[in-house]
Amino acid sequence: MSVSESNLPQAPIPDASLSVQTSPHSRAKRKIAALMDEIEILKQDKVIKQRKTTYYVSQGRAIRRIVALYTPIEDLIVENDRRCECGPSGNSTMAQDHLQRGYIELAKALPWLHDKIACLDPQELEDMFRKLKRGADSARGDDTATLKELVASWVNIECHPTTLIRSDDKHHRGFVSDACGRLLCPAEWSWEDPVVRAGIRDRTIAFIVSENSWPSFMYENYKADAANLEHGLMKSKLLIMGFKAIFTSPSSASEVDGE
DNA sequence: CGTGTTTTGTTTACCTGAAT
DNA sequence: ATTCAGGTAAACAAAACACG
Repeated sequence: MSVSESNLPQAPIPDASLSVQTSPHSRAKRKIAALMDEIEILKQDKVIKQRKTTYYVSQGRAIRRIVALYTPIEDLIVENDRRCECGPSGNSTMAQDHLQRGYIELAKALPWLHDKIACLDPQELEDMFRKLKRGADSARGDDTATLKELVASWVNIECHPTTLIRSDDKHHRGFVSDACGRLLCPAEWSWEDPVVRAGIRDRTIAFIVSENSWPSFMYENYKADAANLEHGLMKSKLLIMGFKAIFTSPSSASEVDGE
């Protein structure tokens, strides 16, 4: 740093005998003290700066968990504005109702947001949304990353697959794996049936897996009652473990036992 | 033997930066 | 846009320690 260089004794000193000698040790000590102070000041500046830029990011983290998994935040605001314009009598589609519920949750989660929208100018608002979104998406990324490892180990323990699932590699999962396939198989089909299994793996028209059916892993004991498809739904151990891993903590998931 | 205190270790949330 | 590796700090619990 410049401090150390400028304080170094220069070669052409007019009269060296006039300077009062201090011990190198005490000089070094003072220099260290000065540098320490400097570090403190720099640290404080940095913290303050970071807090400002980080505030919205950290506030945004919860959004994907408790408001909406994918919907852009702006869309929620826009829908709320639309409602205000049209009034409560204005009719709306199911999708719009869905957005509005999202907005209400968002307002609950971030109570300060409403005022901010009113008082910030468009430039600042855009900046705020960008940060909220960054926090929201990176939190989701963290969740999927931890779940990627955890789910693999859970399935290994729960289902004892013949070839264990690697926790660091998502290849060889899904329908190619027998254990995963059984869990992912739509509830109304039987994974035991070789025709079903082959049909799903080959993506035969009759066995296209879609979002219209619940996978087996969402049911209690991973088995659905064909006569009553709602029985035991959402009661599976894996599902609860996943929930706890995200909403309480990763390690709390191991305590799940018929909750 | 308690009983406070320090050290050490673990877990978790959060951030950064880079690759894809 | 998503995924990934890595790293930091806070919070907490457990272990080790000194001391009357």
